Amino acid sequence: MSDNKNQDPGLNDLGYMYPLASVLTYRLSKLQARLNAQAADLLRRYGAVPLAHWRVLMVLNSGLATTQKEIVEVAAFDKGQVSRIVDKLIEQELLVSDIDIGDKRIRKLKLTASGKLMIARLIPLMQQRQEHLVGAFSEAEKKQLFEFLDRLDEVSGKMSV
Amino acid sequence: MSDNKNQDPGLNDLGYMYPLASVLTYRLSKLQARLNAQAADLLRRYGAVPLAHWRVLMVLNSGLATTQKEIVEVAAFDKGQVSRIVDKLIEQELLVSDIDIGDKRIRKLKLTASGKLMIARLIPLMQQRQEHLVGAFSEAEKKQLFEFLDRLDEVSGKMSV
DNA sequence: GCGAACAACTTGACGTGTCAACGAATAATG
DNA sequence: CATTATTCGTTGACACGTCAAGTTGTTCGC
Repeated sequence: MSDNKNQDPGLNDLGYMYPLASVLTYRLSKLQARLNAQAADLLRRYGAVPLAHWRVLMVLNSGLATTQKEIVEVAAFDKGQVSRIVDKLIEQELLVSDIDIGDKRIRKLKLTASGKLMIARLIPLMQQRQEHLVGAFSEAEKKQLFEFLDRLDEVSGKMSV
Repeated sequence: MSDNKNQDPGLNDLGYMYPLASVLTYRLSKLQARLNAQAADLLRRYGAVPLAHWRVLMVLNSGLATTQKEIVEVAAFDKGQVSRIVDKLIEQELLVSDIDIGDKRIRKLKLTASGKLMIARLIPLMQQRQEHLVGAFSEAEKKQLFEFLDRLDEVSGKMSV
């Protein structure tokens, strides 16, 4: 690689452009990948579960959900994925399920003692990580960042095209 | 360990918290999912290729890469994934490859006429989309947003934990 | 009741992404 | 040169994510 004639426009998701890195969707995609890898790495090194499994456990541990439907609603996960993840968590005995008394379609989910233990061990680490991440921002900047994300959420819906 | 000290704050990737939506990694994850879905939808509706395939085509079309190695470097994709995607693009005749004269390990990649045509048809749409996305921000805000992303990139590396 | 509509969950198919082991070819070293 | 190290690419294995069709159970209207 010789030189840079910076006349060489990069391309992106949407047309001609300058450096690939300046395209928003590309940037977000890479950032996301790095953040997931960081979290997954932490979970792996401490002998825990895959990231998606961890997320399901967190939602259950929060008390915001006790059924698959609620997990899907609260966390906006795919119901198929949740179904499969719950199965595996039950196999690993991190979770138990009972058929609901009033409605036999519903599985009431509960963390087992060993599930709670594993979570308790990992939470401090994950907390540290979150602080590490948002530590790069002042309160005002954090507010601004989340406001930007809100705005992107709005324009990330269906396009009229 | 049975008793949970806190009643029921939400939880996240890293500890106790309020609404799930306030956790940065969670927010980014959802946003990313929506943006990918939006792009994939656009590509699907206009009869084109899966998103990851499109990204590879864009890199080739940009002239920033003519081999798999270069695609991997320029776009930070996984080389295994690139290998498989290139195979499929060749099957669909959007791409052709020749073994390099000086180095028989290298496949020189080139868009076919129909590959170029497909790209030409879609680029205006994708451009429109990018404008739709960044249109939500003023120049100053855009700058600020990208600066925030840079900062997150920095803290998304290995943690000392 | 009974049948149609609906709801909770399951399953299959496919695409995306990462990691590690591998083969073939080339480059570097003694 | 011949051995060793590296590099480009392939492949297998697995996790993640989405979509749609299918099962079983519940509810609603008649």
